[in-house]
Amino acid sequence: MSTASDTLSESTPAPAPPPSDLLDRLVSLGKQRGFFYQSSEIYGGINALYDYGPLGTRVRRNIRNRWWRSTVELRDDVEGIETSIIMNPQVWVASGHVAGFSDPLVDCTGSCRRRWRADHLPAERAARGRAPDAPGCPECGGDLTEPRQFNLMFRTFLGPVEDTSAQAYLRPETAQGMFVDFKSVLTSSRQRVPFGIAQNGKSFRNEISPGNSIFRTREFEQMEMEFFCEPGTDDHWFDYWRAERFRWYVEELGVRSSRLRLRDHEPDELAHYAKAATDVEYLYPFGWGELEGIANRTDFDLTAHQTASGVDLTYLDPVSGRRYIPYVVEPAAGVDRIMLTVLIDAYDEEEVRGERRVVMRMHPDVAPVQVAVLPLSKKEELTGPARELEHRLRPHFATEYDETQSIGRRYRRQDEIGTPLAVTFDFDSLEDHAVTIRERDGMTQVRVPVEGLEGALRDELARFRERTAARARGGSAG
RNA sequence: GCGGGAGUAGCUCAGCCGGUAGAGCAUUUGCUUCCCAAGCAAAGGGUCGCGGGUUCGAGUCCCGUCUCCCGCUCCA
Repeated sequence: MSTASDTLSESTPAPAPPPSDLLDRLVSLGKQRGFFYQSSEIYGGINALYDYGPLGTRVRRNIRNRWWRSTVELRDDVEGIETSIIMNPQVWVASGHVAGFSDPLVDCTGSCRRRWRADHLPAERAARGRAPDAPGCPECGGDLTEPRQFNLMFRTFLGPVEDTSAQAYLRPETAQGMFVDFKSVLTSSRQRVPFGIAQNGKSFRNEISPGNSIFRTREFEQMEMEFFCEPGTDDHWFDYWRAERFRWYVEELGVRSSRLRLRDHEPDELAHYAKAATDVEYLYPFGWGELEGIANRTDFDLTAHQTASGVDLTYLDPVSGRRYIPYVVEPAAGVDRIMLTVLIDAYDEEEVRGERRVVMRMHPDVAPVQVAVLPLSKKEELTGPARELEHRLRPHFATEYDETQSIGRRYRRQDEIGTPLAVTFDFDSLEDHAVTIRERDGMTQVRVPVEGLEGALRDELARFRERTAARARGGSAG
């Protein structure tokens, strides 16, 4: 087994969670600055669905890009694909979602008003429903409603005619696309087991109780990878991905390790398809929550699809000549949750000269803006060259130009959205052709010639990256 | 779905026993050779979540509804 969580839980005291009102502050900030807001707000909003604003969209793209880069582009053993959101409904029959992705629920109409899963109640209680002499609710003895099906898959219809033969589903996970396309990818990519197939995209679940802002929504975005390997090597790959995925959050997103843990599932909480599972969890203001699940799905899915479709999904190893259905190790992460985590983990407040400074200590590659270009004054002699400078940097960095209000205010505004570097063009710049680079965390400044600015910014960002990862490793950021 | 709390300016909130809507911050404009939320002056911004009712009059009282937060329940 990997050591990340074991080491942590043994050698460090219980980590301090973020302050409990942080989520509220982030929701305000998110709306004010354009990270995320409730969907369809002018119509009164809609439950558990969110839109991402200009800054939030940048952060999400950065998260996706970093995942794609490390999971697909930098590896020669993982292929990326994109499959359709609506698939042949038989996919969801074979995968077990049609039968198993729903719960029959009954409500107590007596004094306790609790809700129960009908299939968890003793048979005679549920069966008698509302009968007056039935034992009813296990808690208070009150009457129970008839069981109602809560199917967690969104249903829709393919084509304009809404009859049951046209019924289809919005995918509740992207994973099935990788299983169903396993054979096509195998033959078109010249990959050999062990190898992985990855994709990122939207999934939909009719959650019974969504909540905690963007943590649990009904439409969400997944980043999933199915790693196919020979049976018998699956434990090894499970441990490998378990450690690799933990590392990714710390090293590449800068999430402090002291608020991360790997939690292995107990045998009785394992999904029916899994032999082993571990959650990467983060300590949110509302408690530990799952960021990513790593599961050993065995050969469950490929076997199920082979049986249901009648298509041979076995793999013939060209070296050993062995034929088998590969086992699958799956790391499955949620983009929305990662963004929430990044924001929560980076959020910091400090006192500077008696004033409160809000600063997002984000990893420079995740931050929505990397370099802000600011003329010291709004005088045209400065704004002209500063604008020009910003346009020159724009192809190389995520830049933003801001000339409104005082320079101090603009620094603070950039701090609040996590911009690591600000370039300030002042009156001296007109003479000495040099500008100031101001850095977010310590508010220190260096003067550099405009000529070498691009390289200087690159160097600064590299140092930033190292600092962020070191801080995340050490635990106590801020 | 149940219980509790809450919806008033972009954000945070005040608004008493019903009398015609306010603060701080933010935003915009002007002036200031201006490096850490600086100063001065001015401006814009609200059908008080939505619908109905009571009343001479409703942000305020009543009913309905939608949304958010917390808890329960649930979570492939």
